[in-house]
Amino acid sequence: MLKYEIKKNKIIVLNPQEFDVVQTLDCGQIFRFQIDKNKAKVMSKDKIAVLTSEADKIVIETTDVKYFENFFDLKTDYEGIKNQLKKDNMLSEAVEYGGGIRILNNDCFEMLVSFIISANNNISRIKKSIEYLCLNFGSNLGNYFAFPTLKQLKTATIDDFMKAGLGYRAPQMFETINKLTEEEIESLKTKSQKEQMEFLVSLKGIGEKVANCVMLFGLGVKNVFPVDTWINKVYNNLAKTKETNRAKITKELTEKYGNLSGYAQQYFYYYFRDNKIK
DNA sequence: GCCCAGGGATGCG
DNA sequence: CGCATCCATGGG
Repeated sequence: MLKYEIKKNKIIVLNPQEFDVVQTLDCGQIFRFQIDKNKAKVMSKDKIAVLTSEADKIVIETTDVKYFENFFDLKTDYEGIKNQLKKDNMLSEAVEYGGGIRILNNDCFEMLVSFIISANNNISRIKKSIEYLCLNFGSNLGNYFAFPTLKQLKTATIDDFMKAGLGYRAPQMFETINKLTEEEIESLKTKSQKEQMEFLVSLKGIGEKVANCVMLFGLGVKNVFPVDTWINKVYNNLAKTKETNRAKITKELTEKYGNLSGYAQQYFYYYFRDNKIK
């Protein structure tokens, strides 16, 4: 369990072996952050935190400590989760490698927009597109720009999304943004997992994988196992198969890992992506 | 110049 | 249903 103190404008994490800032930011679950040596800036919605990693502690400076306490999932016992997952032979090495990852509790709407952009795309391009949207449609908060609200993104045209580099996803984004309401996003949070999935995949640009990412990173649902190209490769590598039906892989892995699926998926993804195993 | 990226929509049988 | 094909764009 993580030990930390909450002060007025900072959180001090006292046993950082359970929390590696670089691993957590660099494992593909968030696109708005900057890392400079041992300092990191992290943006979520209209908020920002500055993290300083030292040998024996991590200092999180922010004006909204409650938001980032939840955002960095500080109350969850990752040691227990990792001990469970290490029992799986295929996962033990990946858990060891990415042992400092924490699954972020990010903003649902930000995740929805971000993961529509992520489809068949690479992370550096995804980051640039999102940055463009923040700069051109988000609020200027002085040192940084907020992620645009739904209302702000409704002012964007298809051509604006093209300029953001969305390519063929631009019309999909336009349609989804202009169909969505604030009420629908808010009510998503209290829906059942099945209802969340049904609603998300009814939107243009969202299929099962993107929906699973929105649920995992934006709705706190851990019983999902997003299958992207890397997970697909890992699966075939370990199972010695050539399966291309991702829905089938998703079902199998979700049933296998149950309520720890989201964690297991992140350890798999981070380990095999970094080690470039085919 | 080529392959690929945290896939989804569409059409065809 | 399952499966194949197409899709903008730039990183590596």
